[in-house]
Amino acid sequence: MTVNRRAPATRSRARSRAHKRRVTQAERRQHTRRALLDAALEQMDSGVSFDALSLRSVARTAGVVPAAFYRHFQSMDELGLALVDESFHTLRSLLREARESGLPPKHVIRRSVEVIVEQVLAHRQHFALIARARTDGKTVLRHAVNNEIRLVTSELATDLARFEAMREWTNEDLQMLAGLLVNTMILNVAAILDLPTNGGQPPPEALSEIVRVAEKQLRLPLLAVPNWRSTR
Amino acid sequence: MTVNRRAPATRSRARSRAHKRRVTQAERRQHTRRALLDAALEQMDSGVSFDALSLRSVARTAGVVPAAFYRHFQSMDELGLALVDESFHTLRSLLREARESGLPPKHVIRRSVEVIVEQVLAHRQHFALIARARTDGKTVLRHAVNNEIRLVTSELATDLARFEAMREWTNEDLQMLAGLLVNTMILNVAAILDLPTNGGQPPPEALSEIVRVAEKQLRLPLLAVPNWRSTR
DNA sequence: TGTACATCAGTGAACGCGCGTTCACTGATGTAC
DNA sequence: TGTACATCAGTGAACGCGCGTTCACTGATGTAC
Repeated sequence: MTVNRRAPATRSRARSRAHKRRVTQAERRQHTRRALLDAALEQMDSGVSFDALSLRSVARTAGVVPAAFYRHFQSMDELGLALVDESFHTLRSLLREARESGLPPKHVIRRSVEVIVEQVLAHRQHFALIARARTDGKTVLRHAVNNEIRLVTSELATDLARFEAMREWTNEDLQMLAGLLVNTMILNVAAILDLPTNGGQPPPEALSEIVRVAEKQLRLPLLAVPNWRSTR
Repeated sequence: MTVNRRAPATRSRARSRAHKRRVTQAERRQHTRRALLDAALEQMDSGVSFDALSLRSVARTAGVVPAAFYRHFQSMDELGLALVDESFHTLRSLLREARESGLPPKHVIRRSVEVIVEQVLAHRQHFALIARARTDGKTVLRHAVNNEIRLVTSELATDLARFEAMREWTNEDLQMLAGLLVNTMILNVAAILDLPTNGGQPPPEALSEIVRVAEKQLRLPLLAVPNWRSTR
């Protein structure tokens, strides 16, 4: 449970065995910081909203005394912003990867959904943070998350503009479609995260139903693209 | 600020003037209950998430001592559920009205969006509750809200089934489309509620931009309907 | 390599505060006669 | 209508609790010689 316990007995034993048991201050610092971030993610993943987290409970889960928290963050808000950064870093590398793989347009939806779901399951804590903080009470986090989502949406709009069928679309319409797609994915991801999780994984049949519906919800608006007259 | 203050001086003065200054217990009870519900709505409308509300602050805003809360609700959760009921009652009567007006299909989207936005502005507290509680921490409220949303979605699916172009659609596909439309509206409503509000009303140009985009986001998937091959 | 001092991550105790809940109470409304 | 008792919405004080924040501290790591 606790971290950084420096019980002399343990230390000297380890030292005599492994010959190098010295831990640099930077390592220890990094380790505790990580433990604090993970403690917050863990609690949010198990259903607590970010504003319901307390500094003390996070410190407790991280195995550290409350006062130690301040060596790493000025406040819970600061920790929250660090988590938002982390989470969107995960999301962005996912998107970059998907983009660079240069999918054949025909299967682009199915494959995208597959990749997203895979990543959501692998990093559910980060996605749960994004899904939760998007609408939660704390203004700071909410705005940070919504700004990031807006950026992601804009990037998707740029991608869409490259498709032949949307060459002539206005920027507003590209943003509109990108927004629709992003929103749809967000809510489906939220639905996945809301599934009961048996041993970390949601029941496969419920998951695949969401996936099937999500694919349709993305395909339907795209099917209308040839018929859309984009005007200002 | 305070409610139910029974300062003797005031009472006798009023009594001698108005001849009937007796208040029934039922009236007083109803009045306080309403004040508690309104206090919660007011705080949520000004950006506090439901789980961040405290029983004491709600009682305080209602002008009542904390212990009096228990004469009306067993817990904050119970109050929350009462609010969910109220809010969906508002939403349902809005939908019933929209349905009965029997809009010409051509303008159905524009008109629907108009009606919804109008209602959102008129009952922003109820919609803010729905938008917030949908993803907030407290499990009880979240599930209650999501169940109600699922019901509303199903009703919309039934409505869609009546359109000629969707006569042959599978139930899953009707639910899928209804879900897409409902989700889109929810997020656009949330965006409206997130606008800065100058004197209770959001800036009109920001509002009308959201409305314009929302209409397009609803029209686009519907445009694809004739091309959709609904199969199991 | 060894010593003496500096740095600094983490400790543990203390603080004042708002919280949810309880309790015996007060005094106006309700009711039976 | 008037009186005597019952009901009950709201009171105010008290409780124990977890919270965020502060502070002087400890002891391991870092560094200069």
